[in-house]
Amino acid sequence: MTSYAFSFDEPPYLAGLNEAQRAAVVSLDGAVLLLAGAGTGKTRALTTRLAHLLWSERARPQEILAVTFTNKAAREMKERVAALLKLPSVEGWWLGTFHSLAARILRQEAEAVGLKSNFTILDSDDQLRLLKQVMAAENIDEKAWPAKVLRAVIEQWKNKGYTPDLVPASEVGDFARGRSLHLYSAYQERLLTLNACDFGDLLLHNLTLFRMRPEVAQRWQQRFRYLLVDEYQDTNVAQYLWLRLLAMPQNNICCVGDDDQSIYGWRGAEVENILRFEKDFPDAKVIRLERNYRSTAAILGAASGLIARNEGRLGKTLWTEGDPGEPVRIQGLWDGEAEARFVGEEIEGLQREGHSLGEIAILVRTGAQTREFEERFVTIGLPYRVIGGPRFYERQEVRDGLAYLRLLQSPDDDLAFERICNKPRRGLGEAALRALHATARSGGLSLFAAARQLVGTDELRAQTRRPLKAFLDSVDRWRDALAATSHPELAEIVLEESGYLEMWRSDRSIEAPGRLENLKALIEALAEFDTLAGFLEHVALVMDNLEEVGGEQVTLMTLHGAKGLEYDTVFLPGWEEGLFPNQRALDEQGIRGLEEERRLAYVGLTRARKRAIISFAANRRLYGSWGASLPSRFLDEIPEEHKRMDSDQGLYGAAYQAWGGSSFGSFDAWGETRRSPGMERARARRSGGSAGSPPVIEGEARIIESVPRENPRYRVGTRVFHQKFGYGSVSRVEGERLTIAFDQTGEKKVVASFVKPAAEAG
DNA sequence: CCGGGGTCCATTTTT
DNA sequence: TGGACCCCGG
Repeated sequence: MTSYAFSFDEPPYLAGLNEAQRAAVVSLDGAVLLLAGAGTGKTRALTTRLAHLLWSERARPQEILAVTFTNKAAREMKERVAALLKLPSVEGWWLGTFHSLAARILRQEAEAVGLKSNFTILDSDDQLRLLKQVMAAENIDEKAWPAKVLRAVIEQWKNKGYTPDLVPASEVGDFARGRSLHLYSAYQERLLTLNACDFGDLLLHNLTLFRMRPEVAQRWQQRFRYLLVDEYQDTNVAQYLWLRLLAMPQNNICCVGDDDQSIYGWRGAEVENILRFEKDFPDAKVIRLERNYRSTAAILGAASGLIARNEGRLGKTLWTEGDPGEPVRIQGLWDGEAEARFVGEEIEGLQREGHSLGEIAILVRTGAQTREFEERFVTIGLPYRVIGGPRFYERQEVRDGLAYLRLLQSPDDDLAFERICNKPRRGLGEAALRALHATARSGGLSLFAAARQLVGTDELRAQTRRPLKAFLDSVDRWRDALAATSHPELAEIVLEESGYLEMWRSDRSIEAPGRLENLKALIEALAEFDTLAGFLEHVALVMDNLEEVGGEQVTLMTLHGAKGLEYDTVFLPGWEEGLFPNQRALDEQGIRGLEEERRLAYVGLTRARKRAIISFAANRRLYGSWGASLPSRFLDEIPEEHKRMDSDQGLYGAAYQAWGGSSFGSFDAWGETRRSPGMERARARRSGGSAGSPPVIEGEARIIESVPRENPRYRVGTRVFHQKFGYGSVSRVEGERLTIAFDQTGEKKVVASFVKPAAEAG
């Protein structure tokens, strides 16, 4: 402790930090790379560092730029900094995601890149629609060259910091016979005309701005005296360039990251950014946080042994003084269904021992894997939630609602106009839209302006003109009301008077009630902002999914989604060659892909505090057809002393031996011999049979026998509603276990607590 | 304007 | 296997 600046009069907030963490907090000058392994108190070090900058009076809040990747991370950092500093909030500080910070800068400098300060931020859906228009204008067959592919191409370019004039010839593929670059230019022009940006542009325009206008760059460089960057291993080239430009010339930049947790290479992240740090910043100080406060020694040992197989790491050795813990369990099963059953039973066992379901997570490689677990959990009545799926603002109804609001804010927002001019149906079909486009193009007008012009002529037939006029009048009326009405109130009026809410109210589909809920949430969210413009910015950049009501539920999600989270118990199913490591990653990226998969495995394991249970299935149905699968090579790479293997019998017969079990040496002995006493007990409990017998296909019959045959609430024929499956009627009752014929999805077994009588569903 | 039926496809995801 | 998407018929 004597080696640091505060040895004599140490600020109280350094108490409780270990030596490396202190170094991370107090090394303020120049570039610092903080290599923070999983669970090493990274966030604490980071937030304390930020506080230290202020308390030591090295910087004022407005002089610090703190960057994260996700809104969630930004929110968490804001909360922790505020708590540490005992401030009610840190609103207005330069603490946010790359995109929100870049947008904030861009709003102030918009003119320099040909935008107006109130530019619209398009999401990927708008982007796609715009690209389709651009392609149509260039007569490119969307069948042969899907707009989505072009979107991906452009996104990659933007990730690398290429404006159209900077794309190297070598990077132009054969999309649309080499016309992709031209399309990119045309798209960018179109965006400027619309006064709009896509996500990539936020960074890209910043780069252009700083390159073309050194004096502007200098102003921002002087402003931000200290930079803090989280998850540095995830930065792409554009983000890297942006940071470097802003950090110059003092390079007071602290980047926090973990090369072993770089799992987003496929989306443009460059691990090289972190590997190269010391070359980029020659005087950089590298600090390693290696003491882990999260996991047991066994879990750390397993994860460390695994990740040690990767080449080209900066290298860290995680250690803990905590509990040695139990070895990581590895369970082999017959097929995916058996695996889901196994996990379900293990969870029920944990539950009986008093563990909270909120402390259990199942982390899968691909989203599709959740399905088997969901079906099983629905059957046994285990509460669960799936993290993932479309974000709040990506939902159709939310985007429609937003389009109405955008149209009020900026009448010339053609994408918004197009989206909702016929939603609900007003008789403004394709033909009407085509006429509008023609007029708009010839007159250089927005669609809204073109529409206004057209309703004054007899070019459109009355049948079209009438509803169009009514629509325009409504929009005008709402816009006039903007000044006098609070915006949440106005939003409600708009959605009501437009008939949009009614459209969903009269929709009988399963999703309709949820959509109305989302619209309600949208309006509520609106109330939290002073202005409509402020709200629209928030939605485009910041709005997350509504968090499902937490509590007593098991969490199901992808390994990617789990980064940054931790649970007492983590299940890691599907560790099979082809699935994990994923075949496609291997095919497309070779060793690079394999290493990223391995890092993903590392991330998965290190999410666990107390226990990690890996499983694999010998048979798995993929795309409808059955296939035999082999245990993942990663299983073999976990050191012997940190794993304990168990397997249902007969998973691999002669075929497997013949294939050459030797390359997975440790699996030779799989089967009967490696079972621990604990596993025998677990097995006996599960199968209800003798320890040595093959697994019985579930004691379903037993369970059914043990419960009453009637249910006071449900009888055969009762109409019920289920959150996931919608409406259906009960076809069989066995106490709490109902068989229900769902209108949409057919018969399923469901526990009664998962449904309610249709009459109560509204 | 809807839905039925055929076709094609099939990691990972943020902003 | 199942979903997303498109086309066509009523």
